[in-house]
Amino acid sequence: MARVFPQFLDQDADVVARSLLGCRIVRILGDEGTIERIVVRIVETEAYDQFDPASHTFHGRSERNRAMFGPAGHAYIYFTYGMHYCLNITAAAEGFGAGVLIRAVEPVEGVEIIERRRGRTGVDCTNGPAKLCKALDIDKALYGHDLRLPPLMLEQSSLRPGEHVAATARIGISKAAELRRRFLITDNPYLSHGPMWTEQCDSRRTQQGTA
DNA sequence: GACCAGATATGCT
DNA sequence: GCATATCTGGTCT
Repeated sequence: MARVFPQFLDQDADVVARSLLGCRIVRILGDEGTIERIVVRIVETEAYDQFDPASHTFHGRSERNRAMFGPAGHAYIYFTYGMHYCLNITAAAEGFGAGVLIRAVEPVEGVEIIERRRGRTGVDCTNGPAKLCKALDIDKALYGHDLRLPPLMLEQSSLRPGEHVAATARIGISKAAELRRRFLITDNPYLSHGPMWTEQCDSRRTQQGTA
């Protein structure tokens, strides 16, 4: 399994968002006595950049979003709604504010740790951006973290045979939601709104002639 | 499926 | 000072 290096990420955010599907996130928890390892696979992403009204970088650099203007392949973590953290992976050359929101992941290793952390079982553990942060113990402490290094690493991996990628409108935002910058592995049970929602969303857009 | 509360950092006026 | 937010979980229908 190969690491993801910055040059892989140092592209248009849409390209990166698509490329990240199927890649793995490795999270190391605990101290030397009790090391716990969680591995998940990315199944849903959304692209944002500073030309995008929905992006945190649209209004320029600030203390909150400085990581997004840094080099590619780092963690941009933000706190929202007073209680949730969400994880983005910075995706462009230094100085350009762009990133990819990780919306949903599929557990690969350490499922029991994830279920313990979430207090529930099944797809509900990681099928949302704040859910997966809670499952992987991701918070402000990892803000700006280089994803080539422990305790949070990104590893390149490809799609499985028979898997397909789709682009749909984005979710949960009030501006520029119509842009098809949400990328997902179709029919994956861990998608944040499930296959039915995606189908409905797609057919609605096709009817509008915006596909 | 629809609706709503939750609790706070951030940015705009 | 105030509105908003890349959301979730619980309740009600």
